[in-house]
Amino acid sequence: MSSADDARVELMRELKAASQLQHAWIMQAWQDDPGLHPAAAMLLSDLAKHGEARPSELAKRRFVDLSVVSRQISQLSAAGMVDRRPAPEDGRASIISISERGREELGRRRAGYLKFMERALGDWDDEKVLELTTRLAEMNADVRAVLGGRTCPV
Amino acid sequence: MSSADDARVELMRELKAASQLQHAWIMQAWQDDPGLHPAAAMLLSDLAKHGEARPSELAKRRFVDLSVVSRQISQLSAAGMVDRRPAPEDGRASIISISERGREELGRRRAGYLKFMERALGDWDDEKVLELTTRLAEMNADVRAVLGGRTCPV
DNA sequence: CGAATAAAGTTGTACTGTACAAGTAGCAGG
DNA sequence: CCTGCTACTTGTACAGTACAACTTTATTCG
Repeated sequence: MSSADDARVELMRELKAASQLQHAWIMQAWQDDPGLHPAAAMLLSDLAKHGEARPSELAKRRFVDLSVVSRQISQLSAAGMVDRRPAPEDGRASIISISERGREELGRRRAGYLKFMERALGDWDDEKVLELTTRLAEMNADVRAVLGGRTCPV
Repeated sequence: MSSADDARVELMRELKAASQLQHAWIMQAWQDDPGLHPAAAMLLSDLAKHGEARPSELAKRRFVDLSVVSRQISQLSAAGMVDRRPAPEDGRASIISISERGREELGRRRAGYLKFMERALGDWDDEKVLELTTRLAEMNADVRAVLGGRTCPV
């Protein structure tokens, strides 16, 4: 295995570690403030960023099954965080958008996240944060392209 | 919210997205080659990198409950991927180490990962990979420090 | 137009990964 | 030795996910 391969294996390890750490602190934060389930919050954040969308779009965007999104929307809708209106051109579909209350909740959550970030990455300058974010975004885009392009590679 | 805060929120989003994408492609890869469950593989990789350890150490390292590790070790042990030997100085504990077969399996998995990486990040030069990896590792270290330091922040 | 087919969502079921709680076995200090 | 502590195991619960069956609406084609 070449050293370039090693670097890629390390990348994978760090990614997985980041997932687990994120899970750990999200769960911790969630216990302090059990307002909204973490995965549903992700969906809400998605809606805030990209605007209204249909469930199937949301599922594709996140590479999860439609049924998952469907249930999360049900939760969010019951909590008043999103509005669903029937799609004007398609009676089967609905269009989901974040509600005012959803925005407030999201703001609260973000404040909590930022507080944690401040503690964890307090000594990172903005450039460093931006650099990591940019690289991650690039990686995610490339991974999405591969997953989306050929969903079932042989 | 300042733009610096925005950057940190984006970082969070990209991290979460990375987790989900990773989940998606790991599951895909796992279906192609259902040798070993993904989380157990992570543990195996940990053992390969850091050497033998006791279950409680493994749990602390990954910030998961001891019970989780205990079950994963059972799986791995049943599959012959790890060896457990009683801790010489403590009859309650055992010491877990990766077995030869575990190393082989890990090698196979890594090859699969690298194949995917090659497809997804084929045009990344080594420096770029290294940079992202380094930054991620730094972040993980900082997050670990906070999580480990005060497990239940008020 | 009407029947067949496809598509969008919903709901039922199963399984993984995780946490928490209760139990078991070995250790350590009095 | 008894009491309490520690390392682990096992039971249970729940989130998050996937897959499959079903319902309702669109679309296509004879």
